[in-house]
Amino acid sequence: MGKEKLLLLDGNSLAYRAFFALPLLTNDSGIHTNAVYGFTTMLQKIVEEEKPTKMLVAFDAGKTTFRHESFEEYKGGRQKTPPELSEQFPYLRKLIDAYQIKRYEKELYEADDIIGTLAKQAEQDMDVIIVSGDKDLTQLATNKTTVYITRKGITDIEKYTPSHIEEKYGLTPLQIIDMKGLMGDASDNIPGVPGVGEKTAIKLLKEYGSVEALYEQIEGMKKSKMKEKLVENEEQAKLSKKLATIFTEAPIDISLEDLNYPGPNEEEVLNIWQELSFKSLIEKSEFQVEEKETAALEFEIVENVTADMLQDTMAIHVELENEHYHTCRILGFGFTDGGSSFYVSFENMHGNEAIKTWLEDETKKKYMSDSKAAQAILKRMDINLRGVEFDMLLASYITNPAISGDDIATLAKEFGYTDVQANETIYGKGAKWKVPEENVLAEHICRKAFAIWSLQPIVEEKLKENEQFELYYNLELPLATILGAMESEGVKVNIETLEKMGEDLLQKISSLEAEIYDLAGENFNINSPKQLGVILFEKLGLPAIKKTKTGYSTAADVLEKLQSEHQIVKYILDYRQLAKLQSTYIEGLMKEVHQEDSKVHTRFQQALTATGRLSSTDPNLQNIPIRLEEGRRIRQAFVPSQEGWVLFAADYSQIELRVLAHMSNDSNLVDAFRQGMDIHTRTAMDVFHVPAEEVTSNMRRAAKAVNFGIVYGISDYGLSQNLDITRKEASEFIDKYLQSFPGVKEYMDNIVQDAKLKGYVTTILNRRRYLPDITSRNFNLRSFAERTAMNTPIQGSAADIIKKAMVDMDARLKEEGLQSKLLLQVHDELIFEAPKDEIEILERIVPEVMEHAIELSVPLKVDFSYGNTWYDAK
DNA sequence: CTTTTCACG
DNA sequence: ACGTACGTGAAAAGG
Repeated sequence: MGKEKLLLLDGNSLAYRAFFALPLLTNDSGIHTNAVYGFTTMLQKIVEEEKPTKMLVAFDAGKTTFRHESFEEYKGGRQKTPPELSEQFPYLRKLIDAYQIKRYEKELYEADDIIGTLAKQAEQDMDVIIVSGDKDLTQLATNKTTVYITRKGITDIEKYTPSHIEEKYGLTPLQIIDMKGLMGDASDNIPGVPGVGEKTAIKLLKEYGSVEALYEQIEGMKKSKMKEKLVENEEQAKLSKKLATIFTEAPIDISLEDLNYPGPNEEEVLNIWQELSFKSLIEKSEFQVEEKETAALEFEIVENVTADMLQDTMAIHVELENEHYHTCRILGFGFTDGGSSFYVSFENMHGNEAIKTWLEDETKKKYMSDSKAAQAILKRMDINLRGVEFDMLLASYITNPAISGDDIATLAKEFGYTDVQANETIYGKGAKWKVPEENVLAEHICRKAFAIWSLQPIVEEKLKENEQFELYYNLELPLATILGAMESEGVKVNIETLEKMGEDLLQKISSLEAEIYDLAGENFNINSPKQLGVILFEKLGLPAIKKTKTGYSTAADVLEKLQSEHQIVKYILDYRQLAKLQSTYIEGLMKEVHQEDSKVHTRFQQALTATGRLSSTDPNLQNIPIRLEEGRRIRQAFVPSQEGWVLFAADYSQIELRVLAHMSNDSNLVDAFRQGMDIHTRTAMDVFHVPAEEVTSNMRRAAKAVNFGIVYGISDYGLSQNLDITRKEASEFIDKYLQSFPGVKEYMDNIVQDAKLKGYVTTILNRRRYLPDITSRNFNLRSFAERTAMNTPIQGSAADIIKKAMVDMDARLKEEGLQSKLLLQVHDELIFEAPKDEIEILERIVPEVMEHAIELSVPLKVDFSYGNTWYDAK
């Protein structure tokens, strides 16, 4: 047998050390991970360097130990373990188990005593290494036992051998105990002798050898303050020494043979790392996942699907080439009913009437994930998908909007299901992406369908438990169908209009460019903040107001303040504005227009935002310019798809403040909306204490900014930046606002309290957002979470309302038998296209439906208009 | 691939 | 004292 080596780790001490040494990290479900992360990096390093054959992690068992019998106050006055750390211990234990390292704790004994006892037992036969963050353990150092103490960080280690201790303190390891006895230890509440610190203790021990020897000879010590103290505290010194002594004969029921270390179960360790989002560790490590031991899945590759194979309820997955489902190819289909599973290639599915009939049959229930994508791509094959009964993407998003990614493997893992592989594993990524051979592809797709089938009851149960099933089933699921139809319908774009604007813009841009180069005295890339910074702040010597991580800030708010300093600034601001229009809205938009129908088909992300809003991509049609006239003209390029039709736009007025009025029940705010007042003017009246007719435009502007601030989770700094006033002034505005609207203040205080208690906030329809940072001791993280707690219920409830309005509106259009179509949603507005003869009826029903989507304690108000282009619908 | 800037609600 | 307004997506630069 080769040479044995035993590694003993002080679990509690190392976890504490890591926790305080590293910034608070969290994984995506909000669990703090820094202590586990630090422990892991330290463990990886030590195991690699020392290659131990036996290992053990010792933990403290409970609050009381045998030391409390002789000294009740032992470890008294300690701060209780922060919850951010407590929650990590279960994961730490799981991780240690995955490493296949023994862990041990024993009632009444501390980790130190377990380690001491085992070290003494082992050191006759083998080398022993002890790892801790606590210097007390250095008393265990011998010729065979080395004590590793972490310093700074967690992976940086100081090795205490007897000779190192001699060098450092001039003491033997056992004298460390005497030193502790004399000087005490604040962290363990060991008193020691008052007035004796490390220096004095060492000096005394060099002279006398030990606490006992010192007191035997104390008569002979010459008279001094020190001697008095020592005499006075003899009992305490001896007790302190006793407390500091690690007990090496603890009655432990674990033997050295039990400690053999076989090496980690790499797959389990990787799983835990995955769960905790230790991405860097996963990438760096050479751990291998064992050959997949996932339950075998039986599946068939079917060429001719017949009606009898298609059951009343099935999980089905449509595998796509990429996320651009309006343009990409289908790679194949997977079907399962939990019993048998089969794959059909795109070629074999295309033109199969049995499948088409089944997909279009409302009574055949489909369990899917991202059914909207399937709906859109099937629509291209002239198949109208109906009967989607379960959508895993939406369901998991509703349980927790922080769940990121749409890969079924990622979603499934959130619910503990791992029998499905990540797309990256099957296809590779980036340039190496490729479709595998059919057998592999077929299994992958069938596994996805099977995962959906298996998880459907679990995820629905979770939704019911959270009282979110309604929200999911009656709002998000029907909305997916509506959004899919909107996307497939698309919005017509007049390319010539865009081209013409582009030509004009290019001319203006190049003349601005020339002016700028002339004033700068050289050519440079105006689009590069780095180069621009050099020109403005070094060459031209303008004052640098704000800095970014990497250099000078050249953001618009900075440049605006510099306008009077140099005429180049105005040109740069104009250049920026036009360059943005040209690159993003002219060129960017033209790239997205489909040749076949001259339309853009955005994709609405329905399972992405933290608040419940939608987002829009490829192209983003939720940020088309409107605030400035030059940009607003881009909207002239968006037109109805048919001759004799118009674009009809309807938007909620002040929906977020109305939601706030409803949720806070502030009587002043509620009254203002019930009386139909201009809310910013009303706010100005209250904040500035003036009657309506004396509210100036500046007062109204300030009040409007305060209202925005309230919605965002106000801070004096944020408001001061927005209004360009001092923090003090901003703070005064806020105080006055909160005095005028005390119900709002109470609501804001309560929502933060509630979030701290529950760990999440909710919206009117019970949408949830978890806020793990709300209890952080990091000011920034906590403040951010507090503002989020204030903002999310407001923004999210507004999202609930307009989503409900979309569902209702869709039903109403069908009911009325109208041709008008919903095309877009832009957070608080809906855009339709309509034949002219339906305008009159839309003017009646759109506001009616939107205003009554959800009844609040204040009225909802909707404004609308229409025109021949989006620009004219104002 | 991250950073900065800027478009929207 | 700390250093921020809330929620998004796209383009361009520059590693």
